[in-house]
Amino acid sequence: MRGPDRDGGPPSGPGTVPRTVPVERDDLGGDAVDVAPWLLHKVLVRGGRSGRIVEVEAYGGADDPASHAFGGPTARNAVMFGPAGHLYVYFTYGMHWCANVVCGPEGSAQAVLVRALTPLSGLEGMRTDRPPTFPDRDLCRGPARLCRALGITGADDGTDLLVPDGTVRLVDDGMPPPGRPASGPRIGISRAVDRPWRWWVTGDRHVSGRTGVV
DNA sequence: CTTTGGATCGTCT
DNA sequence: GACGATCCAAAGG
Repeated sequence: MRGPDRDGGPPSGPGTVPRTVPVERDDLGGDAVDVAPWLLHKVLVRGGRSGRIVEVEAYGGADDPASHAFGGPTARNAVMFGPAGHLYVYFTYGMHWCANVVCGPEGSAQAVLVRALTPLSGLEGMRTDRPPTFPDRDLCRGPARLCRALGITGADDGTDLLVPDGTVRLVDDGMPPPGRPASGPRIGISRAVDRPWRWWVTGDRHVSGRTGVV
């Protein structure tokens, strides 16, 4: 093989190795609306598969009617009420898994939904059980598709993303977030539709939904 | 490119 | 019993 397909590591090569910066838990201790755009260009890794985050949505706690945490703790959203840096995975529409990064002060139940990735490594694994004609561009385009591509399921709910040898990890390979990310209303919700809490990398083809709004 | 309708079941009321 | 933080295939421009 010729690509940088090493498990979890950043793209490697003589002279071009970006320094991998560990993500600190304090980096995720702020409110979801601040952490969400900061997460753009970070890397999500599971097993030998990884992708760069290019689209996110912020979800608040008790004060956000669109959040799963609205209305208080339940068995499903329990991880949201825990410490920042853990993965909140939920099942929806009877067939899809979606993944969030828990953030904010413990107990505030805030999270950032990861909506799209640029596939970086493990592309062959992501293509398993996909039609031969399935475009690579769509592998991680959408919150449920990226979970399917990385193999994230309810078994990963509660995973600490900041443990170096963890099953699912959040990595900073040195690429800073975009200075001027595009933003707009969150997708697929029916309440609090006016809050522009979705951010994405302007012009990136791996972003889901409409990208015309600013 | 866009629109439309069906799939499918855990979760909470 | 209703409703999803969605996706896919099919059909039309």
